[in-house]
Amino acid sequence: MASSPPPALGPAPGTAPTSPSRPGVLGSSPPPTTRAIYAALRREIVTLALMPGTKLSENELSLRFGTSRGPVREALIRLGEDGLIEVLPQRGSFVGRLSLPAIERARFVREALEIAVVRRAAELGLSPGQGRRAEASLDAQGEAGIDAEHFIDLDDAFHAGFAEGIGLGGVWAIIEREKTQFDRIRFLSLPAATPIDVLIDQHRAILRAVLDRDPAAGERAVRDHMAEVLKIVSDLPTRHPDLF
Amino acid sequence: MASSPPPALGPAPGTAPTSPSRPGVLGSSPPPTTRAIYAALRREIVTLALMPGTKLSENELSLRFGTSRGPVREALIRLGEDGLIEVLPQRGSFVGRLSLPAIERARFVREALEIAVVRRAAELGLSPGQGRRAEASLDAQGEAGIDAEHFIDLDDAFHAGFAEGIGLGGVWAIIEREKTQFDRIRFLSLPAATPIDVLIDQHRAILRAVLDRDPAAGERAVRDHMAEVLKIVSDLPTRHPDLF
DNA sequence: TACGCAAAACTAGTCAACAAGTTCGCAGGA
DNA sequence: TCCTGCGAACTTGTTGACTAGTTTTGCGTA
Repeated sequence: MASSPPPALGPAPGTAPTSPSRPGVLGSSPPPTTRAIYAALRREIVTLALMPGTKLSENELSLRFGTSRGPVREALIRLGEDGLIEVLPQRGSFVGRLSLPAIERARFVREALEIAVVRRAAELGLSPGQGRRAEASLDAQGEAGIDAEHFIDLDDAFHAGFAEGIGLGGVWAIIEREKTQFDRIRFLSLPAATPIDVLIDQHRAILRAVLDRDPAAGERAVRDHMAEVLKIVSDLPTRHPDLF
Repeated sequence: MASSPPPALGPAPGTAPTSPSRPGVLGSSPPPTTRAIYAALRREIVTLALMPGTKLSENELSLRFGTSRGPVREALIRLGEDGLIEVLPQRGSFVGRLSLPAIERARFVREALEIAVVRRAAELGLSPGQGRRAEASLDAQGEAGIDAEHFIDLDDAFHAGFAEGIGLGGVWAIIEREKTQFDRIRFLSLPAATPIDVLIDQHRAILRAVLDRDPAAGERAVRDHMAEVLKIVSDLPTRHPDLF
C-alpha cells in the first residue's frame, strides 16, 4: 500500500462526507480516513443498505476502502460504541439487529429530552432570528414533499433548532445518537410511514406552543409527535422477522 | 515486548476492573487488554488522579501498561468518545478540562431523564422486591457515612434501580455516561459537598413519591435533588481556575 | 544579551506481518 | 448413512516499524 499510489477513498455506494456531529464536548476530531470510513458505514447501516446481521470483515473493508486494517478497526470501534455493530472477538463483526426494547428505549429517551428542551424553549422564548428560521424550515419541509431523505434532514434540523435555541446544542447530539435506532426502521417502512403532512402539522403545533410561550402545550405537542413512532413499530417484527 | 514474559497488566495505581457498563444495546465486549486500560484511565480521570490538562502520551501509556500502542490507542478512542480526553492529531492526547457548559448540559440531560424515569415508575408502581431493595439501599446509604466513594456507589445503584424497575435499564447507562461530568467535580469538592444526610432525605422523598404513586411529587423531588449540583458548581471556576 | 533558524525529539497516523482463536468442510471409518 | 476428527480457511487481537506532522531546544549570529 505504501508502494502503489493510494486511490484515495474507495468505491463506496454512499461516501458522502456525512458528519453526524461528534457528541463529545471536546473537539477530538478523528483522523479523516477513520472518519470517512465511519461515516460511510454508518450511512449504509442506517439506510439499510447494509442489512442487520450482515457480516463486516475488517479485511474486506480495508480492501474496499484502500487502507490497512487499522483505520477500519477504529471506525468499527466507534460504530460499536454507537450500538450499530457488534464485534465478537475472534468471530467477526456484524451489523446489529433491530431490537424492540432498544427502539422503545430510544423513543423514551428522545421523548424525555425533547419535552425538556421544548419546555425550556417555551419558557425562555426564541430569538426573532431563531423563530424565523423555524418558520422557514416548516415551509421547506412542505416543499420537500416526495424526497424522503431530504425531508429527514429538514426534520432533524427543525428539532435541533430548539436545543440550539436554548444554548444546549449538545443535547441534540445525544438525541441524534439514540435516534439512530428508529432512523433504521424509518427507512424500513418509508411507504407505510405517517404522511408527511401530518408530521408537518405536528411540527407546526410544537413551534406554535413555543412561540406562544406555553410549555404545557409544547409538552403535549411533543408527546403527540413521538407517539407516531409507536404506530410504525407495532407490526414490524412480524413483517420483517429476519431483522430482529 | 514479545520476547520477555508479559507481566500482565501494569503497575497502575487503581487498576480495579471497574465496569461502567457499555451503553450499547449489543454486547460488543472489547478485548480485555483494551478494556482494562480503558477502565484504569477512566477511573483515574474521574477521581482526578489525572488532572485536567495532563498530557497522555500513547507511547508512555503503552510502556506503563506493558502493551503495544494499539490497545492503548483503542482505549483512548473510547475515552474520547466519552468526552473525557481530547486527542489533537500529531500533537498529543490530553485529559479534558472541566467545562461549565458541559456540566450544565449533563445536569439538564440527567434531570430530564430522571424525571421521566421517576414519573413512569410512579405511574407503573414498583414490584415488592424492587421496593424492598430501594429501602435497603437507603439504610445502607445511612451506614456508609464517611466513606464517600462507597456512598457514591450506593447513590448510583439507588437511581439505577428506578430505571431497571420500569424495564428500561438502558436509560441509566445514558445517564451514567453524562454523569461523568459531575462525578469529576464531585471528587473535586468532596469536603464542601452537600451533607450526606440531606442527600439521603432527598432520596427518601423520591422513593416515597414513587411508592405513593404520585408522579408530580416525584418530579418535584427529583428537581430538588438535581438542584444540589448547581450549588456545588457555582464558585468552582474561581476556586480552581486551572481546571477549566 | 537577544534573536532567528535549523536540527533533533517528540507527537499521532498508518501499515504489514504475525499470533491466537473459531468455524466450516471434507475425508475416513463405523 | 451417520458420526468423528483433523485441517484449512477464515476471524479479530497484537505487535513493532515506518511516515508525516508539530513542538522544543540549542546553537550560531547580530
